[in-house]
Amino acid sequence: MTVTEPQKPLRADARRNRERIIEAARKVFAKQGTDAQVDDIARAAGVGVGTLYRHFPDKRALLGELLAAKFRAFADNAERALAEDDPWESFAWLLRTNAAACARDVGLQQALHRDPAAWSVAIPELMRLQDRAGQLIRRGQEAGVLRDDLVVEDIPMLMSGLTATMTVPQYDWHRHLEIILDGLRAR
Amino acid sequence: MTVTEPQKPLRADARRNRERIIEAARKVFAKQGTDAQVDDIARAAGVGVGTLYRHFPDKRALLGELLAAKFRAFADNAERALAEDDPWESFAWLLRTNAAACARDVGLQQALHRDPAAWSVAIPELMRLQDRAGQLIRRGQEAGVLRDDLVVEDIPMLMSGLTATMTVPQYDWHRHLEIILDGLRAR
Amino acid sequence: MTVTEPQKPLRADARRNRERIIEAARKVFAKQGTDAQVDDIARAAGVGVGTLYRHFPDKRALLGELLAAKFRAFADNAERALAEDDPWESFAWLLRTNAAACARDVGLQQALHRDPAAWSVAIPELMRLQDRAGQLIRRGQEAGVLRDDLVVEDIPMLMSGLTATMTVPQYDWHRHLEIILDGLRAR
Amino acid sequence: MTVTEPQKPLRADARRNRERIIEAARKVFAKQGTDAQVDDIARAAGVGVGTLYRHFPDKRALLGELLAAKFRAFADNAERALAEDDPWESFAWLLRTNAAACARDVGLQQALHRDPAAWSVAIPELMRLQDRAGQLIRRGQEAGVLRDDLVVEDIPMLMSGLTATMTVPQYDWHRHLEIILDGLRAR
DNA sequence: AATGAATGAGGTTTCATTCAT
DNA sequence: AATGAATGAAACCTCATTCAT
Repeated sequence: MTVTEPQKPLRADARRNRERIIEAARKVFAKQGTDAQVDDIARAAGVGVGTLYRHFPDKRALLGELLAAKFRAFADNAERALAEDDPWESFAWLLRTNAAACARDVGLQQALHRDPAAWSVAIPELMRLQDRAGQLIRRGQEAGVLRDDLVVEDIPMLMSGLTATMTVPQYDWHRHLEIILDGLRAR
Repeated sequence: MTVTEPQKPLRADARRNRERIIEAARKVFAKQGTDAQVDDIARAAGVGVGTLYRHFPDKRALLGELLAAKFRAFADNAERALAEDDPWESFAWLLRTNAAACARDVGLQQALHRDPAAWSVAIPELMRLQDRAGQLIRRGQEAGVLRDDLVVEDIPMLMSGLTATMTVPQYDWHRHLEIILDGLRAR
Repeated sequence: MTVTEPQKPLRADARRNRERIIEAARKVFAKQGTDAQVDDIARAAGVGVGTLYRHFPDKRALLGELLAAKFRAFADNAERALAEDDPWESFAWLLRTNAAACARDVGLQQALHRDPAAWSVAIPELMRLQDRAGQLIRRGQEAGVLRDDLVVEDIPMLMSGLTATMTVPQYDWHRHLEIILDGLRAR
Repeated sequence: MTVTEPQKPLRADARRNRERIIEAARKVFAKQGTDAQVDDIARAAGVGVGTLYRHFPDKRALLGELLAAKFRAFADNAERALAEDDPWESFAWLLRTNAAACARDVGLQQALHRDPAAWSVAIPELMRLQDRAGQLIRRGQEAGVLRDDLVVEDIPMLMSGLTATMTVPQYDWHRHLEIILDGLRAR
């Protein structure tokens, strides 16, 4: 359970507003980066700013919620990867899939670099992701397809680095990812 | 010669102020990112804001000067690398050296992602860097030590990605770099 | 309906604030001229600067609103004058009445000379005024009480000139106006 | 003797600098109005700001010097008018001539309205002008060509008003002046 | 005497957050 | 619970004036 998760189930309309705000935030942050204005998000969601602030104590918390959702999806993907048999392909699939997800809302990704405090809300999901990724790595290393010195902390770094360049126009980030994957393979 | 390079040699005191402003900007941007305030930089440099604005037409121009200086150094390093004989070691040395330089003022690096317009001032140096790096890559590929599909555009992406994670505490970015280097080696 | 006229009726408190801002602006501009500061106007209105900027996109727009209101009143007066019978008296009454209105907020008048761009908002009202004034002039000429070569463009010039001297202390601008009126009479 | 008039005769080069500054100020104020920057004037004069400030204690003083020069010329014209015989024509000639002079540097004229304090430097010349104009008026009234109630204070007001409209594009201020002259004639 | 670099108060505008309706 | 008007602390930049060279 995250910090912003409400204790009681929300009224139906409140719940719907919450969803609309999150969706609007995703779009607006994706397009304008973290500098996007709260008013713009509220307008995109079709609610007043006051309503937004009723659901999220401040801008950062909203950002945190988005991050949490993202890591939730990443962790889900990692569990799906674990269910696959091929140690290398499952690992590579996870990185490719999560990278593609990042590419869909790059603006959000920038927030990670700018405002590390926003991470805090996403910690539980992040830990689940780390755990599953750790299992994938160990499996790959035991199968001799992943380099021995790879540690789980490397993954978010490599992925952060990758997404950081996704905003650069006319560069195909898939190239970047494949180089990284080659770097991760056992020699 | 870059755009902001002054036509006439500056008076001794003006030249010194200019240096102090640049140095202060480096420090302040490094600590606070691009959002750092002009007033803070001026104070750190021990000059009035007006003096800062006499030397640089606006905030972005100051940022641009810093970038230009950085790329000037990078390009110089690339030329030094070309003077070495070993095709792989010279290439790896360049990446390691420039990465270490980035680590020294990470905040500035963030500016690259945030305000692409600031790049414009650094374009001449950037082109020199690209040219020298291209030569290094070709030499490495002909010697069979660098992967064949590597193109010069990959380098800034990989380096940007690397520096993007340098701000993360308790992570040793050298690990990230070595994985990338392994990914760049010919199989 | 002018450009700055809001589409939806404002909330009661917002409407009142808007009025207070306009009133304060009139006073402050009158006292200090166009150089008056936005902060001062906001303070005089008893609102924060932000509120002022919510109602008017920038300083010039506020000025424009004041001009529009002024010309609206002038045009209204012109219509009242047309409803009178005496060709000369109605004409003279319009000039005297509008001049007296100008005397009440002279500072605003200075703005006309300084920032011609502010006029743009007032154009619709200005056109209405010109039209009615034109009718008055024609009527006066046909009755043989107004000089034949008078054209409608002369009026704003004469009036601008008149108001320009209203700020001079210890000079009674009525003298100036009566000389002008004598100059406009048919010989 | 005016305030800014130097006690000792200046060195030749200093005298020349002073002239160049005044000339440059006239041009720059004429083009940009009173908001013109001191730096611009200094640059136009081909001297440093410091030099400008050596000759004039502040911006207003420079403006004052320009005004004084203008009124000096006006007063000279008034004396020339007194030397003529025709009471009406000499009077009208003075107004037309001074108006034409104003039209040549309208920007300066705006200063009159904006910064009345600048007048102070010009007071001696202004008094001479008033005196000569007063004689012209009396002569005209005795000859029965000027309206009886005209007083000398009316003249600067009418002229100020006239020049205030000279900046309006596409309006021929001669119309304005002729209306005024007709208003001044005895009936 | 001349220069022009330095100064910094002050001006306009933005935007996260609060609060009356 | 929802709205959006109000707030005001900054942020950037300008320019009259001073002062070291």
